Amino acid sequence: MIDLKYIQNNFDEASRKLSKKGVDNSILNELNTLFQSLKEANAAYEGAKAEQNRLSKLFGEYKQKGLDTATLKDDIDRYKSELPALLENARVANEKLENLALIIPNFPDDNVPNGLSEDDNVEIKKVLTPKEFGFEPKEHWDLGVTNGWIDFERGVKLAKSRFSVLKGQGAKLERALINFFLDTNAKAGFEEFNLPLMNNSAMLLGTGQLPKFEEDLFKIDDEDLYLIPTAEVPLTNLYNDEIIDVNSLPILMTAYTPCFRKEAGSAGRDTRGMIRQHQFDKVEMVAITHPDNSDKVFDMMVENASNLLSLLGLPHRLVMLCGGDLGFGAAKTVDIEVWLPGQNKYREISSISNTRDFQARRAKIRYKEDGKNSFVHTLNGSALAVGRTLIAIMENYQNENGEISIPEVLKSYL
RNA sequence: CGGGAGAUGGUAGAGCGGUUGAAUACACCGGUCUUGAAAACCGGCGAGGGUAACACCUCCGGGGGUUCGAAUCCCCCUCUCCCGGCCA
Repeated sequence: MIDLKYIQNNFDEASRKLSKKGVDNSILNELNTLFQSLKEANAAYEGAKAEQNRLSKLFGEYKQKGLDTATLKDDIDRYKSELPALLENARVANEKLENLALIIPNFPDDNVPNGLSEDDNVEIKKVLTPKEFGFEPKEHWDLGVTNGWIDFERGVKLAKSRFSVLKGQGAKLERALINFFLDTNAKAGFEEFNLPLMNNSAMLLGTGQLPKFEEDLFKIDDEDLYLIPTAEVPLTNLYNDEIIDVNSLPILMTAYTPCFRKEAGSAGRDTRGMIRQHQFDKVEMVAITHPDNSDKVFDMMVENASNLLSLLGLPHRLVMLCGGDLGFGAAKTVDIEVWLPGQNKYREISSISNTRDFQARRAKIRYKEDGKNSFVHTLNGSALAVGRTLIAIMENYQNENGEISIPEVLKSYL
């Protein structure tokens, strides 16, 4: 959630920032109006309530002294009769404000490049050079089937389209990658977690998936539970509605979880192969930091994710997302794209974001410093998407005879 | 899924109709003492809104009710713990 007071006092600046994300400033005007009427409605209710409270105390004293309370009671009743309507006004005003405030995206940082789509993203650097194949490199769906690693048809039979089955060496490699990622993240200071794969609506609201993106979540019937779309949700919300001692910051966490997404907005995209599935494995990093420290931690997280690919010998590049391509809660995002020789392009394999205090404000995650409570910064990033890493290994390590070599660092995990 | 108990501040734990946002202990922060630390002693210490700062409003799991007044009484829901059944 964005800071409503900030918008009030810095309207032009706020408007300029949000326009980078394609948000019209009429919505900010509306927000300001709603905020103003909430304040008025609250003042009206609280004033009447204060008077009633005062008279009720007086009533107690009268009774104690044996005084007549008849006229006093008339006064109290008069205030009391006004209260329900005033309270209802305040409630409605608050509800209207909240409904709007919760669907406004985070402010992008000032150094985020302008642009509308991924075409305007800015490459930061390339790491490792794609190797030259002396033959035409195959795509992972061919390699997966010929090597007996992936069974697409039976995945669809078990569930539906966008589900697949890993087997044999493919399944083992998936598991090896998970362990390799978790171990390497631990060395970088991230504590490992094992988490509920279903979270309730309050948590999804905290990290920003709800209320705006409900259509991309799998919901459990008759329960206030959703399958998590990323471990970012449970990891970040571990501290939902908590106040953290400043001395325990930063908190660095990592977890492997399957992730579940309806992919509602991606009809027709990546329908072939294992790039975009309803269920996929991911190892995630989440950091909770002091505001002064989040940029440093962000760089460390990007470095860590990039390092995983380097250790695997996978060529990749770092890309700074432009305003229009930035996610709902992100102030700044660096994507890491891995080279896929079969597709002859770089594809996203990690996305590292600093949400600043956007999620903290929603999830009420604060830290206490010198007796004062303030919002933390929360960051998240994949390290890495496991299935896509497997794809990258298949395509980058394929041999002319169609077999696939194993990266050196993984051999001890198999 | 059946039977019982409970849900209060960072934790433990009082309060059971009025001036109680809440005793007490521990934790925590500041000070005295000390070469330093510990101990001891003194002081502070829930959260959100509101204000220039006060005032003021809200919160004792969530929602509703009774009352001039509710953490305290009544109803519903949720969750936790213990006992039993079922089951990895």
